[in-house]
Amino acid sequence: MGNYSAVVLDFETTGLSPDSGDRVIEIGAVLIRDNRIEDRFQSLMNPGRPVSGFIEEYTGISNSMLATAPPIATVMEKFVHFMAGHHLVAHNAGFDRRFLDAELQRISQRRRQDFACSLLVARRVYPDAPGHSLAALVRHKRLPTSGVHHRALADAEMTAHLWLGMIAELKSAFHLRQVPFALLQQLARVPKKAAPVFLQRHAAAQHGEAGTTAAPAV
DNA sequence: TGCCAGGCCCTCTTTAGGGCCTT
Repeated sequence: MGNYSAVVLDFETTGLSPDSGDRVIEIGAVLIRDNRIEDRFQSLMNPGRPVSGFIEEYTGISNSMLATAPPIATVMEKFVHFMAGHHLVAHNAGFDRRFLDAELQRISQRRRQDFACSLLVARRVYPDAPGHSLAALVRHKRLPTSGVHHRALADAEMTAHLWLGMIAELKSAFHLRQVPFALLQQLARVPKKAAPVFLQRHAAAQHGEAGTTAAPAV
């Protein structure tokens, strides 16, 4: 990766939509820098009301566990400091971004960092994977895993390994010296079919083979 | 009462529909 740090995060929630009143019940996050995990953040959060049986089953997080968890606001205040100054990454980032922004708004805070989506990048880096869910990619690429799924920190760690793996893959396949965060953000927005040409052009520019020796404007 | 997410991506597409992905 380039000379940047990123916080890879994952929320467990009461449902799919903060606009429908859903709240977060667990956050897991890892700070990655220089191709390794440097720090971790994890906490359950009490949403103030019972979660459904489906969520208890899906996450393994029970209402009794949440009853003794700290309030959401208390945890989010701490997470604001953890994520400060770092790019943000999540798998299907639109989901986590909506919940993060909704919870930050409740404590009168605002997100200032860019978000990047490992799902959108994976669809372009691994177009032939049998699926692009986090679990499918972990299996397909044999990424490090504790075997735990649908818990925030475990999912954040697997997403971090996926992210670092994709950076390594791009470096290797396109002989890139650096894979800046902005390049991955751009890649996620490029039409999927155009991704190979986009990456080849970027690699050529980075090697000064495109009539310029300047670094690509990413 | 009944509603009940949002966005990407493909295709039997663009005056649309449905699968995938997140909980």
